[in-house]
Amino acid sequence: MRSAMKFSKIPTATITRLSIYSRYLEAMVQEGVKIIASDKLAQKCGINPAQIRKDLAYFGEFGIRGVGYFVKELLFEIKRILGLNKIWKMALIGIGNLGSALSAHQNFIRQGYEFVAVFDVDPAKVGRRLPSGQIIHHMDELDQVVKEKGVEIGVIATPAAKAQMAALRLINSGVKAILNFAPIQLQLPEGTAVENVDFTVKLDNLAYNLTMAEG
Amino acid sequence: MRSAMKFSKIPTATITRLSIYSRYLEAMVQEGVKIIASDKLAQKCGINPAQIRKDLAYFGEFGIRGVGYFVKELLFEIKRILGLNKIWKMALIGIGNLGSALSAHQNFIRQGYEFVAVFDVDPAKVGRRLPSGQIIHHMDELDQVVKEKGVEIGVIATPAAKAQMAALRLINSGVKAILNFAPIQLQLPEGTAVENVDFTVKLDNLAYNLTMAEG
DNA sequence: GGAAGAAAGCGAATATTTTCACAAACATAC
DNA sequence: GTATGTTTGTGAAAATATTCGCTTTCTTCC
Repeated sequence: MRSAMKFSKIPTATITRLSIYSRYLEAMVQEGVKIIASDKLAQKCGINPAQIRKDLAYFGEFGIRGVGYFVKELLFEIKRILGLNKIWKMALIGIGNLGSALSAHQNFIRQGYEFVAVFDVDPAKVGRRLPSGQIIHHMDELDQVVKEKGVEIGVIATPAAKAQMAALRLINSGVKAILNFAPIQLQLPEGTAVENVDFTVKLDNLAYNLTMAEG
Repeated sequence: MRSAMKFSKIPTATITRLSIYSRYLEAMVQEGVKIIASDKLAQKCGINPAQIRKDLAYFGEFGIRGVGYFVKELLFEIKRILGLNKIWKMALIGIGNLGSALSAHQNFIRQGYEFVAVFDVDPAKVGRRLPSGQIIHHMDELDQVVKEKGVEIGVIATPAAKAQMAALRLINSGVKAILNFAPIQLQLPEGTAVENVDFTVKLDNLAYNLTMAEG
């Protein structure tokens, strides 16, 4: 939610939607669909068609009037916009239940993301190998490994109490972007991009909706 | 994001923030803090103080002018608003890496949520017990178990291709709220509350930010 | 090649959300 | 009990985001 971009007047929501569009376009490429209209894509995504056109308009003109969008071409452009024409190198901090699951997640690499290093502080874990083959490093090696391997994104899957510290260490090692699974609002310097994945908050939203629905 | 409430003019963002406030108030109760002002809480949460007061104003007056808010009292009220004065019963669908991690997650119960049943379709998994002690049911038993145990929230941790079907089955069994971890936009009838936990989308946001920051 | 139909692009209108700024209310000190 | 200092609650303003409706551009069919 909170990034420190200077000149972008582009809503975060737009970027989020571009990501969703790309997901469906990817599926369409698989299915051999050549051309898609904003109306159709909108229906798939559960979004207003004008919204899609407006989102794309921030970045250029990618469609043909009277026709629609070439699926492959649009996908390519969106991926270029999002910066997905490369593999992003990630470090994973915290090898508990969630961290292990993330490290085993097959979709990352297909999506353009890769864990190049994993860390924990538990002596029982450090030095062991994950099923994926990764060696678990101690946090003390963070700075060195981050620099060696060129980590660009830090993924925090530690307990809440350790998350802030882990984030700061990542930042100090030069990492500029953090995906935070810990249920805490990280306090980080300007210029750092942070995204929170917070399912307890989502559950609370559901609880609220259910409670309201009943009265 | 998409729920089907009729009369609520209350922003989803407000509910999300209430959830975040409650988290910090909880911590303050632990620390023995008695009173908190919107300014202080705002700082903790990285939010504008007026925002906090406005969020609360949707539901009533909980503070004392010139003083602030009684931490315990405010926490109680927020929990009441969110519907967290009970334990919500959840079913988990899909016992892969992520599903296993979720089933083992200790914070749920502390937060007021509990898995009362878990499901998969893999014959190698059905009938076995999770480390938590839960027996893995086959999806064919979903309807029966959901009704027996009074499941209120369905948590979907299946592959994307199975998610829509799983969601529909949950709905047909009477479940009104779904927490969806699959990277897909579920198409569900009005009156169903859906929240998506979608970290690939979050990663794409980070990738975009990093890409922009460089030029 | 002209007419009809379709769908993108885009400025304007609407709706929503956030922030501001200040009056009202309470506590404390003298 | 009055003055002073706080901090809430809130209407109004500002900022953002979404949707509409129309114009433009392209395709296809006669």
